[in-house]
Amino acid sequence: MSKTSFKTPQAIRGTQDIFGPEAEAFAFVVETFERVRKLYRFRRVEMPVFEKTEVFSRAIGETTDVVSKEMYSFEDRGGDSLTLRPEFTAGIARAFLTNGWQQHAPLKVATHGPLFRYERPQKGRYRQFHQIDAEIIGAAEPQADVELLAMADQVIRELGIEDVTLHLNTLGDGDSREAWRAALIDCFGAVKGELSEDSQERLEKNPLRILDSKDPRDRKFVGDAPKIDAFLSDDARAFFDAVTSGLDAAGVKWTRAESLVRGLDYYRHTAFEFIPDEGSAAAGALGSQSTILGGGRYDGLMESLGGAPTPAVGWAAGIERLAMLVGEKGEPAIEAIVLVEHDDGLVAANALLSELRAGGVVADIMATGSPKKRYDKAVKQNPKAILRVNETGYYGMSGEGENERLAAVLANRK
RNA sequence: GCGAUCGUAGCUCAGUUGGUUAGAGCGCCGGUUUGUGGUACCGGAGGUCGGGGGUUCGAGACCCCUCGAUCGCCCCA
Repeated sequence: MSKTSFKTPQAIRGTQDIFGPEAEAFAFVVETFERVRKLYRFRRVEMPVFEKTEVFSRAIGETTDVVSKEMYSFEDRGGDSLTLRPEFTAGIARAFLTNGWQQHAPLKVATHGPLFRYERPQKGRYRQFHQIDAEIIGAAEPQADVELLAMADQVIRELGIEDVTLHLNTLGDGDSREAWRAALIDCFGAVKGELSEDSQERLEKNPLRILDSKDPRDRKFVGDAPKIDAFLSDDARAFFDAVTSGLDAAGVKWTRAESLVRGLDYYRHTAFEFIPDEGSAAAGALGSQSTILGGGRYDGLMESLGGAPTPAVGWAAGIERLAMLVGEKGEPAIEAIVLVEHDDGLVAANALLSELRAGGVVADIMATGSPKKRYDKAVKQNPKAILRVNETGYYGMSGEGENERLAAVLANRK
């Protein structure tokens, strides 16, 4: 490789090149999700990575941070404003409306892939990040919430992640939520001067957010703030009760989190996050980006996209964050290495290698470098068997790793 | 967008209050030894010390800017 006069371009900030054990952990998360979603009969969908900007600005809300300062938006060559998806839900809702997926309602769908948000990267937070996502669209019953949460719980358990708890709250229906919001503005507005600067701003933009502020100046008022329960309509309360009793019946452990709210405008009723328990290994591994799965009911979303009122619930989970918690996932063990001890045996070695792989044996070949050191290099990969090939062809095996597939291939050699 | 820490070989890191040709381990390549074997030893390649300015007789070390990483805030998965 000769030196060139220009510098190699760097990767984009906040993107990752995932390799080795981390890539295996990532794949493990996706594979587990795929397996579980089939058990629950969620159908696979593939969505575009970009949409018209208004899909997100209308669905998520113009005033949210996601829309106002975190989207990757650009004008395409035709002059349309497009945006790299910052989340899945808005695009899936758009697809539901534009493809006539109403005919499939209630529709259970699942997907996964990259999302983009212009944020400051830190632990568990990237500009291109990846989520697994599940949605139930066109189902108004609390049973849908229960099923969705049971699936989330099973995904996390099958990933082997422990000490994570479902934090559950209700935001009530539209009227409940508005009344609560007004009461919170009254409550916090009275002590505005004593709140943190951030919360003084939140008071106007998103007063619910003050409830989960970490600032001690805010925390002392949060305990006495009005609770959503006081504003719930009878229907909303009955809905939440049905969700919680359904979770109990499904064996999903949960805890009530009265100050849990959602940042995006479209949420109603059920809101939830799976969060590592304080002091647990998982909490330590994640740092401050502690939510590993979050979601809720978004009955108002379809209307914001110009569709008929359509109830829906969904969640998404960050694959990177989950992958940090699943532990080391080694790459698959190598079963056989074909060791070419003499270069004249290369053809025979390649024939053997093909037969091994066709026979389902995880195999590789060692044929380069100093002939005397090939064996050392092969041994370092810790294969179960080393198949020795010299100029006369295959002549013997070292190691104890013979298994049925390997034996069958050797027995059937041409 | 705000704050803090950091940026030396492919990787993990040394580098003393600024002072001759910038080092180690691992990895890589080659050799000797061994010879059904992950041994030991020897040698080699590989760095304009993230980039750009500045201070100085002299900067990897000090100052400024910039890019990036990490950890918080914010936000969120």
